[in-house]
Amino acid sequence: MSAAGDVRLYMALQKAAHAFKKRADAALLVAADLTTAQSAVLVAIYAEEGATQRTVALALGLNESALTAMIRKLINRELIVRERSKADARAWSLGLTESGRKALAAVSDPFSRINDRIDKAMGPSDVRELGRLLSSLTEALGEERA
Amino acid sequence: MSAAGDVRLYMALQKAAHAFKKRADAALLVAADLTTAQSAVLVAIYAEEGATQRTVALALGLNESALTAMIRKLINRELIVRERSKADARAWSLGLTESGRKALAAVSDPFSRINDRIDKAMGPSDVRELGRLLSSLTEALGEERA
DNA sequence: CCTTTTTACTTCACTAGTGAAGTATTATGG
DNA sequence: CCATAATACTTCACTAGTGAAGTAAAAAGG
Repeated sequence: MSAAGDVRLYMALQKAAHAFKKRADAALLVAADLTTAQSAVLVAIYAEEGATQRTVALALGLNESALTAMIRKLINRELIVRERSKADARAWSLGLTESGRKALAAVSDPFSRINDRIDKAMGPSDVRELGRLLSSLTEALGEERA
Repeated sequence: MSAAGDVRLYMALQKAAHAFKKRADAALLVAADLTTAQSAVLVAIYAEEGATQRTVALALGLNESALTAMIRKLINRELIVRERSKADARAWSLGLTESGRKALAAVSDPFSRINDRIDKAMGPSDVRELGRLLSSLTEALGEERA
């Protein structure tokens, strides 16, 4: 019967992630007409010169088939462009359009609002600590099977 | 351009949650032929005498339409049963079947294995601290709009 | 009592992810 | 060189969530 106990950290993590996503999605829809998932892709492309679908997938911890669909939507909405990589004819080289850059800029504001709320509720040192522990958890989960 | 900065805590949280889910889903599929989402519902029903779809949705932070689909699948797999609540003819009273109890029992083991791995990588005090901070974050996100 | 409102659940169209299997293209080792 | 393996992406069927709109039962207030 210890299932409930063994599952506690997992549940706490999923519930927090889900709650944050729900709130952020609602705020982003209003502020930038984007979902959080779409924003994450834009951020990743912005952050990496010469991003490909593979590198974005790696950065976000997704598999490549998730990117295929996501990238198609973002191209249809004219937020990004892609062209065949000059170095590798299998890969796509991704970039933001002007609209993409604008949309990305509009993401900042709603997120700072949510972050402010969290800072106020938890205190900034706990927030930093949480960030640190989450990275360390991701790292612990990411390595190869024991 | 501060989008990347404002989004960091959010990204760290989503990435950790996603990585944990991916690992746990793979382990549970082998050990119990369940997904983590299905296990979560079983745990919630196990934990609450007289659970209804509404109370399970609340416990997991989901909305009720998510439960409708989930519950249907679990009934089809004969892991749970439901009957109209005696107190309220709109509500369903949920319970585990014998198979459901067995499946739930099989969930414990793969989760402890993952938890051990995390304990080893992060240290148990950091794990406890992480649990505490996640609950506090969920609470911060849960209240009504500022 | 009998409207009106709230509640518990359902359905629908949608977003976003998974893993497996397939297609090109590139890299590698005789 | 050239067969073989690895890589970058795509497609497919699937799980799991959302919010809006609907139904039926329960609660609340004249």
